[in-house]
Amino acid sequence: MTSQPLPFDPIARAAELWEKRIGPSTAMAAVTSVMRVQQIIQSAVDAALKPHGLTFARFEALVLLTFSRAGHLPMRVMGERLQLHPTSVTNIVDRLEADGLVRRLPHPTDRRTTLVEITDEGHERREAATGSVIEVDFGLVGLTDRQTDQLTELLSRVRRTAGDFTD
Amino acid sequence: MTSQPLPFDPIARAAELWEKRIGPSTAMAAVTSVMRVQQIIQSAVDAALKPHGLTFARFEALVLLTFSRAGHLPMRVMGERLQLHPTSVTNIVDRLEADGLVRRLPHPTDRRTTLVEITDEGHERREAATGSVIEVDFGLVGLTDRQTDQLTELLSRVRRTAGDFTD
DNA sequence: CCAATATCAGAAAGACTGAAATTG
DNA sequence: CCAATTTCAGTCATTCTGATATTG
Repeated sequence: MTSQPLPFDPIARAAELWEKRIGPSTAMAAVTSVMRVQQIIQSAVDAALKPHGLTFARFEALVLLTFSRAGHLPMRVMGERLQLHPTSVTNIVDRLEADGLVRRLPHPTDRRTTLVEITDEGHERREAATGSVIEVDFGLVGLTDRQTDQLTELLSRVRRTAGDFTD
Repeated sequence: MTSQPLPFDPIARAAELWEKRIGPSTAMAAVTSVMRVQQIIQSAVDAALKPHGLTFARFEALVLLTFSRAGHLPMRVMGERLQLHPTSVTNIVDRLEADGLVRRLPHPTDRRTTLVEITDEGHERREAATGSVIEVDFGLVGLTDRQTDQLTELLSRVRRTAGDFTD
């Protein structure tokens, strides 16, 4: 990554040129901004999680399991909630299991499904990792709490319209 | 990707649980939302660009070259503007060049640097592809123009604070 | 016999590291 | 001699497709 700050906002400049040469730039500017902020967040969070041996995806999986009442969830449900491909779930659970942070359990009644349970070590790791990402504000800097909520609200409209949920 | 809509907003639910069990959920909810919307946009745009043989990254490179006054830019500058690793620039330009959409030119005075110029075919492809992404609103659905501008504005604060630019 | 669940093998695109070649 | 620019080789993590095994 080339990481010198530019003396101008590259997205604002691109939007001006887009407007002049192509057409309305509203959507283009927002989309480019989302892509860039995702990069910023991803690298900040990954850096914060690295000492804990976690990626964001694995951290999210641990958090999800922490939140489940019984402490375990079927793989399929994990994929549903985290919006992951079945093979990605397998991959993530493989790595977490190799690290001793989760374990696979047979489902008591449906033998097709595999339950994933967070271990004690998984709980400890999740808690320590949580502290680290909170410390860097999840990489989301420069916004007040109110602005952060506004951001979440706007993005939830997109997610709803895109069909993530009905509500 | 598991693509059945959930009967509830998974991020809102996770935020409630986070609030109860861990602490303030403001940043966490916004960050998760950004990550998810980035996925939505990426797959919508990639689908729109696929018939044109482009990925989002290659499309962005073509747009950048379209906007440059002289019609060409040094590789290094492309990486700077698109926030790409030098080797990624090489990779992207390789593929665009193999498709005949750009060509490499020697820099007239600094023989270390390579200029990348968009070809006529590159212009045509860029224009056709632009139509396709505009048609799907860049995957950014469910927002009014005003809300879209708000989104851009909020994200620009994050980008500025993270050091993308000074302005 | 069909649907659902999880896994596996392989391909693809991307990002990174480290090293090299060329030039300023 | 050092810095800047680009490329190359190799690796790695992720994601998808297609196929398979098992079970409901």
